[in-house]
Amino acid sequence: MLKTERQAFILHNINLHNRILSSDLSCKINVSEDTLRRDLQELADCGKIIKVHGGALSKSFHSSFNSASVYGLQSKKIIAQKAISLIKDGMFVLTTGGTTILELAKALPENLKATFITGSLPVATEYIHHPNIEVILIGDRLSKSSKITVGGEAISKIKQIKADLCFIGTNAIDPTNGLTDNDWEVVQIKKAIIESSSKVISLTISEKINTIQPIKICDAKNINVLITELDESNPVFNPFKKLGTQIL
Amino acid sequence: MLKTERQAFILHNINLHNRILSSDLSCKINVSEDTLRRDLQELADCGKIIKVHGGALSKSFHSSFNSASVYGLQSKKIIAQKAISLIKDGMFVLTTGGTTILELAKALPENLKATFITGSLPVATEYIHHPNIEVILIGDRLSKSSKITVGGEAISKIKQIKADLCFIGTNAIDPTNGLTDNDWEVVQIKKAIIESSSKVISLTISEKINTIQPIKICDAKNINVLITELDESNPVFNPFKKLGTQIL
DNA sequence: ACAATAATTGCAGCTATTTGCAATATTTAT
DNA sequence: ATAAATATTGCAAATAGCTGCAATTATTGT
Repeated sequence: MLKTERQAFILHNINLHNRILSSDLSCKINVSEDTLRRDLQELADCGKIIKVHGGALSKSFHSSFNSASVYGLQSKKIIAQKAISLIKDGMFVLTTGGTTILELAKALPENLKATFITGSLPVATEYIHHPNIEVILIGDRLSKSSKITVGGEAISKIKQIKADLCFIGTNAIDPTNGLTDNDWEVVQIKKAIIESSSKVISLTISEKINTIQPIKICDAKNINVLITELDESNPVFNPFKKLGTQIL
Repeated sequence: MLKTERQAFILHNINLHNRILSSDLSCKINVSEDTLRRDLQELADCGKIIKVHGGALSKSFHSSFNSASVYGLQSKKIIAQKAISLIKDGMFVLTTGGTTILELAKALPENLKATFITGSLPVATEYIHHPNIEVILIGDRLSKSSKITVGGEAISKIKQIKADLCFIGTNAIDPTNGLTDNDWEVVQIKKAIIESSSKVISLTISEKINTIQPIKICDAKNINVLITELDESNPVFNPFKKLGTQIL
């Protein structure tokens, strides 16, 4: 086998499986591991693959994890656009915190006239920049990890509100376990927000679907609309559709 | 599984749920906790995550934003240092908003353990970065111009507090007209803050001394301490000293 | 075609990295 | 204070990578 065709074969294999182990390769092709390592080195020097200890990875693999500062930013922008379609002028909207909600805040159209209520510091900071949006901040103790206000005061204020919509930034969602999270205080706030809203909308990137966290927020059937970056027809949504949740 | 793949998986998981426990990880991937700790350490060394005892946190939640050019920044830093000398461990401190207060927030020493209460979004955002400071956010309608919460709810919450100190970011101060400002709603908040504090400290760059704005907050004699970037012996302070105000 | 040259390949010995384990220290929670 | 959980450190086994060298194979000029 010629050097060039061998390298083409290697490249093909790496792109197919996103990765290769030096040891696996030497089984498939009948050359010494030294040669393979030299091949991988050359391919890496050309920038066609990423060489790592023990094998090599395809370029797409690495770029997908290295890129944005906020994970899944592109997905979150798609989600934000879908969510915006649900907001009408004059509505009262309750929102939690989190990067997905932050993207929603950034994407709000200039001409939208609505009242947004939140306890999230970064999200409120974003709302400020929108000229026609009225912002109500929920006060109480500030949780440093989640950057939202938490505590009894915050919950009692939320319960005084009856909002048209609420957008819940989701940490984990599963058809049988419902919405779950890992911060007790944040869960209390999310529960209050859900109770105070006529319509509950969960925003999440698809990877968080069918994942579970320790603390329960609500059942899946309490979620009126589930928004992800995927198409509505994706089979992953079937269990949710059975529970009456609308998919966007 | 290759080391690189494993680290990508870990990074992915942290970014997905904003945090991870070393013990949880070792269940998901079949390697020893030692290896995982070393992975987390490496990722932390690259600055991709934040390593903490027991696991790691996503970096996206801790990125601080860089401050734009603020007028009179150097003066405000001097003022902040003077103001810090008044804060003792365990104190309850009420603060308004404004760039001077923001500098104070940035300059707070790491080891200070105190409770800060504010309705200012940028200031609260800054407090979040300090590990030992408890932050209470005053909720209500957000004023877009001043970026603080204003309104009856906010005022009634402030009046429930009895703070040891309050720091007032000052817009205009004059011995005969006292503290004055130009935003009616902000004035109401400042009044409430002053009433709820045992000691009133006014922070201002010297340019604002002997200037007047349309709406009155309080008399000069109600100000216990006046802090500027100037030396205490400066003659401009003489009228204030006569009223019993301490100069720093 | 054929010799000279250059490139490729495998091997052996060596070094470097990775990983798990155990002993010890530190941190956290009670 | 004390116990449990988590970190750190040093160490050894296993694996991977590197270097020089010799044998083999391809390429080139005439």
